[in-house]
Amino acid sequence: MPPSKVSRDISLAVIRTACSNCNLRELCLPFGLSEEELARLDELVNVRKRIKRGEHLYRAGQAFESIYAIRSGFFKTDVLLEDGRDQVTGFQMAGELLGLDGISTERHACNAVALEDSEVCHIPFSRLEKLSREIQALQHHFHKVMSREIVRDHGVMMLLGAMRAEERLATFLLNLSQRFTARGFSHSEFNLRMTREEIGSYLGLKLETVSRAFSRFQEEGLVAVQQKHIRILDTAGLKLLINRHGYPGHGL
Amino acid sequence: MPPSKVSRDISLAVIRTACSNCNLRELCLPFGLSEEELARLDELVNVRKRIKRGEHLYRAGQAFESIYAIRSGFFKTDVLLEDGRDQVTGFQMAGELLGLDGISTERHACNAVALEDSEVCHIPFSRLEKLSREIQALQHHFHKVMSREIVRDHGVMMLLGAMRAEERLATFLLNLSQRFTARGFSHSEFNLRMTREEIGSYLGLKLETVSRAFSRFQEEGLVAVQQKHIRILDTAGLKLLINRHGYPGHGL
DNA sequence: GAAAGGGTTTGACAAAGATCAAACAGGCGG
DNA sequence: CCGCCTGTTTGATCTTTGTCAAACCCTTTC
Repeated sequence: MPPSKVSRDISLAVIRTACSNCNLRELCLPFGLSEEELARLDELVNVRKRIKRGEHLYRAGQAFESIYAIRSGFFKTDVLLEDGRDQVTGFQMAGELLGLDGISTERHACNAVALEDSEVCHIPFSRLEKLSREIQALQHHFHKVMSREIVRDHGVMMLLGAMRAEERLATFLLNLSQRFTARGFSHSEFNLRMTREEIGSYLGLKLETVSRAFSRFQEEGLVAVQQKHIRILDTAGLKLLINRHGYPGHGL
Repeated sequence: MPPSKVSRDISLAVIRTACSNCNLRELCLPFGLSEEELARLDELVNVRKRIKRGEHLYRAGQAFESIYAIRSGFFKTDVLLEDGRDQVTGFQMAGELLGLDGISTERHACNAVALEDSEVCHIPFSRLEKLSREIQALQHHFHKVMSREIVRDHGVMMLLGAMRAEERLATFLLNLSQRFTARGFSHSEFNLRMTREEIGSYLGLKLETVSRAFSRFQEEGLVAVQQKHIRILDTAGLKLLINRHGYPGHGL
């Protein structure tokens, strides 16, 4: 794989990094490692790359060699059907891993696109496997991360298979809010990095439906929406909205 | 955790097993291991359990200790919302692993229910981690299995988020057919182990919609349906059906 | 072998969301 | 500062799927 091929997608501003100094280490792979173990992980995760907004970190079909930890920025992953339909499978933010889908076939199974200028740490997978044979805590944490992704996916299935439009959007907003909180940002106020269409794709809805749901939330005083800027006014109200449509007798 | 608690869900007919003699070893965890490595896996996977139709292998919330390899039979996994709605997240058959969702929080995140009398092999997870620190091939294969689950989940998201009812059902039938084939069964003729309602839950549809889609397929000569017995008459036709609803200009 | 019960099919109607269309807002480059 | 482009909002209408209801079928049980 010639590096020239890669450079079309990735701007090669390569920077030395160290997990041991990273303020995301409690969210990311280093979680739970000792000083000494961290130092060994540092040896492996030593390349950082900048990805500009709109650029691909990887594309479906490309050979898989590394996973990526998001150092800063925001990504989406999506899968494509032959006829052009696509489905956003997730939005990823700082501290989260990208590329786990590629392990299975040694080829990436989805596209990863930066939704804002971002930085990722490059983690060569075979070296990670080697190190995680040597460091139990790393091995276990990595397994947990993969498992968490499976659990998250099941949550999305629930969302897509059993919820109506407004419930899906409420779930989405609460999830974003919770993840921003975990990163030390406001839980009630943030900027969406994605378009209505991308939200719609993720939630299995058309952009018009997403827009209308936002308007309804605004009318009902649940959130204040100004384009991409979101202020959550009534977290409890949003939560309530989600559990209203179950079996007869369970509310509404 | 008292064993008496467990025995309510699981019939305890415990049998000695050996991966080395298992005819599923090319599908299951042992894939790619040497004779000597297989022998070491045998030491770990030595308990087999029978689960009767309708019984739970595990329930959401239970402490996670083991993953399970299906030796024979058929399972579904599902997740529940507080208000009673549920979503079937998958159907699993011989050679597939159950319980990966539990690694993340040390508690099972879904329910696993046998849809026919089944047998599973019990794989204590901490021992599997230990062994996979020692056997590279086992480690790598296990990572591939987890990754495959993530890729599969993304496929389900595509199905739920971007396909219409008949496309979902066609995708489902083709997937079953392909998995039966991989196990040496007929690709064109099989019995469904699940009800229309369970199919519907998995596909994000109501049972009536599933039933109508089956009827339509039958009218069009794509499949012959007799209750749970399915004969696929036109695989190509089913595949065609799936890619007809993309961007304008792509078919119909 | 009749009755009961779960699961399935089919029909008529209702509702959620999609589609089509138009207008609008905000940001950017000239 | 204007005009363009992209993304968003809103309205009117149509389609797909859900809901409710009845009949049916198959299996199990007494």
